[in-house]
Amino acid sequence: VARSFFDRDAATVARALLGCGLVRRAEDGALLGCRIVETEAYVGPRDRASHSRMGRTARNGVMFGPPGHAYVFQIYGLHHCVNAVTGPGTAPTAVLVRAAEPMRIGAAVRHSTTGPGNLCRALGIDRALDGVDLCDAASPLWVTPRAKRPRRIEVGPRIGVDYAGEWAAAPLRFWEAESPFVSGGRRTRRA
DNA sequence: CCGGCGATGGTCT
DNA sequence: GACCATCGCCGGC
Repeated sequence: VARSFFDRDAATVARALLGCGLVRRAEDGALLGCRIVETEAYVGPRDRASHSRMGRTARNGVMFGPPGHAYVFQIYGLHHCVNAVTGPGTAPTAVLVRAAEPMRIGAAVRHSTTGPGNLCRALGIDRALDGVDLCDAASPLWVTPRAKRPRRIEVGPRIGVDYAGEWAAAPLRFWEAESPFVSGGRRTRRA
């Protein structure tokens, strides 16, 4: 998608990303693709849940750069999370991609794509991809336009940010209502 | 079905 | 030295 897609506030982009494709080209050229079904917006330094709340550091540097790039970090020593840097301009905002449904683009996706850590494992995303341009189909990771529009979008509080006080309750998590790939806490079993 | 907890290491104070 | 935008196992009910 165009850079202007990402050059909007994080909550707007978080909604707009639902239904978009996330495509990974591995080093051997193989393609893996999925369709985004769950996101979270991190809306700037005043947002006590955002990594930009303590200003620019070595880790979060790309959040302070132009929109449309990937911000990838490692968490709990084991897992990675991918974000799309958003706007307006170089405002340190981003959207965490929390879940996706596999799409048959190239090779079959082999692992779970539910939850940010699982999604990164399934697509082979790690800190080596921090800063890559999501607007360029020549990148190792990029975003493609919606093929299928989400039928219904639901909104709720973000996950795993209980330390953030009132910001923990802010309605900044977005997901496709009917998707079985959404992470959102424990799921009641369904057919 | 549900809550608790350990793994595991980079990052920041 | 504490914290952490997670995950999946385990045990209790």
